[in-house]
Amino acid sequence: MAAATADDLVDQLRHRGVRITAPRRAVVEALVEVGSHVTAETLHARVQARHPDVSHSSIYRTLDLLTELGIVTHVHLGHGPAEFHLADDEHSHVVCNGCGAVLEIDCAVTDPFARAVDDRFGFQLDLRHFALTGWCRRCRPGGGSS
Amino acid sequence: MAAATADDLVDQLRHRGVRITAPRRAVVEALVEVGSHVTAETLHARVQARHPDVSHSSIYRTLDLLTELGIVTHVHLGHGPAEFHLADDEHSHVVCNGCGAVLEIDCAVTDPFARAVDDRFGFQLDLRHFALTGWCRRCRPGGGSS
DNA sequence: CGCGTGTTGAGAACAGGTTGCAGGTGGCTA
DNA sequence: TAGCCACCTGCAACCTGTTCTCAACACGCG
Repeated sequence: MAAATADDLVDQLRHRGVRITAPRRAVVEALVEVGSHVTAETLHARVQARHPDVSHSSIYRTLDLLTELGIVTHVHLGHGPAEFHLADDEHSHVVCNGCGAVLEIDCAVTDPFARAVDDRFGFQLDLRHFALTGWCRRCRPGGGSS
Repeated sequence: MAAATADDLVDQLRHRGVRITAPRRAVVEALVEVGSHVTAETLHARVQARHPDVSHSSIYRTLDLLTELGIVTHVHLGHGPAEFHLADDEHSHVVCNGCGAVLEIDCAVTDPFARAVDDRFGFQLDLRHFALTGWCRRCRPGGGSS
């Protein structure tokens, strides 16, 4: 687990030939601060709190850049907007259709399934990019029967 | 496998107290015709081929109604728009991030995984509403290593 | 410090989807 | 068969999330 600081990441960017600008630094800092997934909008708000001039297109462009470099990934949690997070955190997400609760599940749980699909269909699942959906204990219909 | 005809479905609607109108009938007919999943836009095009006056809001409203009645469900295949299909066809979808190919996989394959998640987290997965994504044999990166 | 190129901000464009409204129509009733 | 009214429709405006355009700006090499 890397748990890189914002400075580490900015250094890494610089060494890879990426020009360091205020918006980019701000986005990286905000991502490190939140630690888990955020929407572009939330990230924008956080960045603007300190850098009011940063536009939302810069947020998207920077996230795009960081994604290309493998530093950031995004996940789609159900119907809402995409959520971005640092790429050093490898797990799948499960979202409750009822209350919206998000459960993070480890690859250990999903791996056997992914392997089964690979064996049977030659298809390599990526269960991290799209959340799985369903019903949590409290919201599930019926309560277990049905 | 029901394989209901459009007339069957329209009758079913009428008996459930739903007013039968030209747009509604047209949507049901188009859904039965295509047999598999379609986007709202494609459905709109098909319906308009015979009923040029039907607006896209009627398509969405009718799909919404049919969804509420359990006759139609929709599935999100990756980043694109939602795809609708008759609800009598219960399987999960797997979409290739590379070529967009869609694989339909049977519940038999997904059930053990769903059960594992339920046992461990008390979370009842619904793997039919959102497609799983990944890489098909041809598009997978590397080819099996990595 | 000066310059060139990559980056930025502002806002418009875009895509998918939803909603409000005024007028039209299905199907019950007589 | 005609009349009525609640429900349904078409239209167009709206909304959200994301991408694009373009002139102005600023990073960082020399």
